Amino acid sequence: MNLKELAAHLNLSPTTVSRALNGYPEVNEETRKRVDEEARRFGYRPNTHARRLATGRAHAIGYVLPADKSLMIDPLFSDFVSGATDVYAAHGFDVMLHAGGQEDEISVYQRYSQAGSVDGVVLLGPRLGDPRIDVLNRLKMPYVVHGRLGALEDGYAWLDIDNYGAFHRATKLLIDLGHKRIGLINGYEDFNYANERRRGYEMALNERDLKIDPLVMSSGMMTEENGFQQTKRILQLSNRPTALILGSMLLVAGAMRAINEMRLVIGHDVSLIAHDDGLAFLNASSLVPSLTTTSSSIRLAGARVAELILSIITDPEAEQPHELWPVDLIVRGSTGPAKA
Amino acid sequence: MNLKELAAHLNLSPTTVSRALNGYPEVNEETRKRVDEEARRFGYRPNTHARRLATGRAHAIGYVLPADKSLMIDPLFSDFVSGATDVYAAHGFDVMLHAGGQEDEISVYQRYSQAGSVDGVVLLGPRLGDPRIDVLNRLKMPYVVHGRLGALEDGYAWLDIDNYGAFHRATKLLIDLGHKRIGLINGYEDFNYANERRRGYEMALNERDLKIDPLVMSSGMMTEENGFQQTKRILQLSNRPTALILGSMLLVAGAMRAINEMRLVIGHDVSLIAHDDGLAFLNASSLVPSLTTTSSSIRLAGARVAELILSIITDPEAEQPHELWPVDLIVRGSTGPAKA
DNA sequence: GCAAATTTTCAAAGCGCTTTGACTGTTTGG
DNA sequence: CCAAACAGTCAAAGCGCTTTGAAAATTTGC
Repeated sequence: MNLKELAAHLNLSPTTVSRALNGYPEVNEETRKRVDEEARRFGYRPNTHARRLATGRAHAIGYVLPADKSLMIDPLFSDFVSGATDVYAAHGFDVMLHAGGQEDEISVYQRYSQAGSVDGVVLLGPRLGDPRIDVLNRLKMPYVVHGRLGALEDGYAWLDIDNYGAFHRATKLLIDLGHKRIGLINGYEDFNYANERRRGYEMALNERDLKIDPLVMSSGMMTEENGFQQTKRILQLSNRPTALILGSMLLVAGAMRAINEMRLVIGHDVSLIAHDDGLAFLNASSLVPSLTTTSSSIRLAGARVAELILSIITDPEAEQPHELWPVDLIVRGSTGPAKA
Repeated sequence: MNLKELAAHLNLSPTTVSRALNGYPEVNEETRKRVDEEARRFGYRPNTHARRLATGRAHAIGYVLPADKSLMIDPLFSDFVSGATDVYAAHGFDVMLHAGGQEDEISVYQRYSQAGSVDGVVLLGPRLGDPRIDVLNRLKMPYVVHGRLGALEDGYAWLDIDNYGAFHRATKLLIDLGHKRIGLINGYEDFNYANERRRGYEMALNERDLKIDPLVMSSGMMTEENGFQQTKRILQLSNRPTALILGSMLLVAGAMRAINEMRLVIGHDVSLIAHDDGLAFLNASSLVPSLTTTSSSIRLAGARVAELILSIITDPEAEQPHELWPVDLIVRGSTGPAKA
């Protein structure tokens, strides 16, 4: 059933029916009620493409699947976007998903723009000096960045968590517990979030006159395997750290395996703090000992980013939103005083 | 730039330009070349919505994010769909993503259908007697199921891996190694794949006259925590199994933690086999000992399912594809002879 | 009671593309 | 050499909706 048929059935013109359905004021309240009712009865839905063609709005937001160099999909992605889908659904928006291999991502945006297939995009995993920004600006494509572009905070809309502050606090907590040598197992540091985390960690060390030692630091993939390898490497150093800070729960899984294998005791021989994005399949509080974490829900972030991009599209003149979310430091059982 | 402008610039009619671009035969080869060239030069892209309205084809496939009862997103989803996006991109198709909480999923399909926003859907995580099938049939919406609906194999298109055979072989391998008491830590068994796996496991036990003991079996969430809990529970039984079969790598992560905590040795005190979907962040071969697995790439499955749904849409009269993929059993270090 | 203002409805144009059917010019076959 | 076939191009209609500008119906004000 289409608009014309519905209109014919109601003995009204398509114009009136369209207006009634879309809530325009210039239609009799009684007529509107009649239209609404019959539309519901027939299960009428306006054809998406016709509406999009007529209005020029795509009612869709584009996402590009973030894959790193090795084509590993970011395991956070599905949670991030799942938070968003409800928001979009409530506003009648669709989510369009595309493959991206960085370079490629740029051409996706160009296609989006020329074909008018989306009203805006969400940019994930920004790097230092990310080239995608220029492209989006040039195309005048509305976007929201999840994260930030290095020190740059103006000129674009973003939502980020306070990665710097989180790792700064985590490091200070460990120092306060008497740890003098603290390892860092980080994500790829050309990702801005990982870079921020390292800076927070280094700043805390600096503030307490502890030296920064590249030997106890690493920057790499967020996999169980890498967590295992790096933990093992760092804990086998002659002058080994008494605490470790890790960038994700997956790294923790590997780290715990390494620590068990070395017959060390978490919270005693080695303290552990990790960042927890709130993924359901790997729960920090149920570990033994339970894990001290810097926590922030990736899902909530996804939902909020969705709201932001919608607001930008609705009102392009409004000020660009910048949201920096504080990160909770949740102290649990994996952190203890440094052994003498 | 739109078609009319491009046509004007070329001194041709929109008709001819459209035909040239879409590869219709009734256009002079020289003209076509000229059109192609100028189109490229101007970066012309046909407006998606106009094309969709004119052709009646959405050029999009719908996916609904699979969330289980507890709203946990299936961690396999992003890999599954990432395999597909390249296939779609190559055919000019888009992926539309929607939120689903089972019940809700049905109304998503109805909206898809009435609004014509997709040409087909991929149905994930089918359960025994899944109600979504009836809905899709009624709506005459083309679809491919990833998995199967219980014993039902006809009347719909599907691609599945041989879950039954995989766990049957895995169990037999363990039995051949002398294990007489083998535990099973499975996913939710109202998911068909988990149900099949249990059947394969039970059949192997039956064939060798070993008894099936519900005490050493479990059906639940595929989380690290649940893997830990169930492993601990099962290995603490007075008559404890000497081997464990697990439904996913995440369960393995928890299982290894439990086994370490109990100071047992994998491959010696307890043998382990798990199903590995090929997720990059949790690698079976790099574990210590390396893990014996039933392996099948979720990513390849995603890509193939994409090809199937496209073929169905292109030729609805063709026979419904049914593909049952064999599963590799890769013997590594986590399986050893049963202790006497 | 009638002109003016207001409310409600409608016809028609347009969004940018595809596709049908017709038209022109060129080959082909007997 | 002319009718028939073919190749190449185009004008116009149509996809299903929104929106503009105008018309019809109703209400208001004096």
